[in-house]
Amino acid sequence: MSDRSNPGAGKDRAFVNGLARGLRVLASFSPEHNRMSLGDLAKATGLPKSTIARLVHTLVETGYIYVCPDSGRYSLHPKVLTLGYPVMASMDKRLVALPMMQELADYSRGTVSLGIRDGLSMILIERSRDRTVRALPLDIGSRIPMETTSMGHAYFAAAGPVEQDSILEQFKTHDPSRFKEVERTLRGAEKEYADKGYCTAVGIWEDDVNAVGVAVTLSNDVLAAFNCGGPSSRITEDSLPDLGVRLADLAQHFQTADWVGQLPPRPYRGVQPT
Amino acid sequence: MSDRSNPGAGKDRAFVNGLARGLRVLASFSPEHNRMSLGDLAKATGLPKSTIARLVHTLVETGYIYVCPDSGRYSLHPKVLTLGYPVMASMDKRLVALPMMQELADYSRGTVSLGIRDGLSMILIERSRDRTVRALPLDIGSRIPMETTSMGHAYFAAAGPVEQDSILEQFKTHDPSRFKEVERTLRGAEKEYADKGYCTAVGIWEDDVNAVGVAVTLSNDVLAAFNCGGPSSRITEDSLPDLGVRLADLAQHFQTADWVGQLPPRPYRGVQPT
DNA sequence: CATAATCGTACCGCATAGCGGTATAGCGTA
DNA sequence: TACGCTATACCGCTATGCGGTACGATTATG
Repeated sequence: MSDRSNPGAGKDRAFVNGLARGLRVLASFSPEHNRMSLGDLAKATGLPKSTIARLVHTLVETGYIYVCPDSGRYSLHPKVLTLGYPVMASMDKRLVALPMMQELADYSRGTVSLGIRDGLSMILIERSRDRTVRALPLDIGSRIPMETTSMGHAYFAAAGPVEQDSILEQFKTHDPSRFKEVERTLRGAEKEYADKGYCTAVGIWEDDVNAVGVAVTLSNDVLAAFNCGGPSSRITEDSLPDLGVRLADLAQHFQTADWVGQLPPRPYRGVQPT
Repeated sequence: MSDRSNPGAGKDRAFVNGLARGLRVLASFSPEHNRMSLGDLAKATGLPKSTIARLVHTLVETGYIYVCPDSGRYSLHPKVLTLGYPVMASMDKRLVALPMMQELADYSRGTVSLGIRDGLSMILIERSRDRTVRALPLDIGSRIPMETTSMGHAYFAAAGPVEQDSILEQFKTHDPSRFKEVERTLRGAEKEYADKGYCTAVGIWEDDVNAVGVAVTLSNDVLAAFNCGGPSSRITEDSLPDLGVRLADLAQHFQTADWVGQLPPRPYRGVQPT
């Protein structure tokens, strides 16, 4: 039968099914399902139980999954974090933005984040939160939708026409029913960005959340976007213009910051897995 | 032949070679080798070129690797960050430590980090740096050795006897020649920790780096350790006792901080990969 | 300008590695 | 006791991943 259980073509001689499926197992963990049994994983991935058993066995052997001592269930091992490390390091310029982000977070009493695009969503790669608030910011690695967030809007607005077209194309194929509305929204965001230099999002992602967004370019020519926002009780709609220009300011300072663009003198003293 | 090219047994019916090899490809990227050709990857992993081509093809299809538009080489896609997100989220209590970490980083004019163990090294899961310094802290997901860092020492000291034995056992099999020395070092660290409540490391990891370390327990009964350190020009040896007690204080405050232990009211609004 | 060393892609026969059905054994619960 | 849930074991089949080797296109080297 050779179903790759993947959207797309049928048979691809060069497609290693076991690898793709194993990655699907890893990706099927989520914050609310971080401890799963083989059955859970089978359900989550749609793969037969025996296949799951084999894949999980392999992932345990390689150390990316471990068995919880108490519950006996399977969980992601922190080792998976090391896979992402080179990505973080390749975008190390974002670290020079951290102090500025923290400053703005304190000033606005909200959260300031930085994210890049993956598909139709934004992935957070850095965040600072106000010191007084107890609420947790979305963590590094989490996804937020592009079409309903100020960060996503700013990103889209700053993207080149070819990327914009590609994004819209993806939206069209992904959710045709909402496409018209999404396109209108994003084009509107583009205009707003051109006019004011930032995008605002008032309760469109979640009812009581207001935010502004501004795009920047990371060192290696990757486009990214900041946002600054929080619950409407702290980030009022009236304050958005002020925060918008401040965030745009931050972005420009970050953009023009002199940056050697290389790792610190101390080289990466990486250690072998074990 | 069926060599898994992995340490360990020969044939394991339930071991999916393709998956393990694909993960090895992902893991072979590093900060200084973040753009690799098929040949580079073949060299790095020791796998034949055609095998690499297949694995990379699969990883590109699944979106974990992309081809750099300019160089045409392969690079990790930020999407790999999302694999680690559930891990971060499961240790969300560390976020309440962030303000305290920042405060101590500012006070000490150094860097404060939090890490957990993987094998014989520590993986950083959070860091704060002093706002004035230009040097970059080690980033989230990076590894530092256990036997030569204050963080590792504190972790070892706070680990239970069974875990300690397991660690030492691993050291013995991994590098027998250094085992005696390492054991002595770690046992000494244990004693120091019992005496003072923190571990110090004066230029043992790198010549001009001083640091102190203290262990804590994260929400889900995972052991972790803070460190606070920096170049000797900023973190003098004389200041270590002061920083040690302050870090121990931080750890205790963090430890006893009331923590609902649940995600914020806003649930994880995860988005599908595409 | 030619040589050499890459690069990535393609082909292809082979054997086996991975597949997925089903069956079993161990817990804890209803 | 019977059930639901674990994970594990077994096993025949063939599709599947394997790794040679070869090719055309680039880029670097002499």
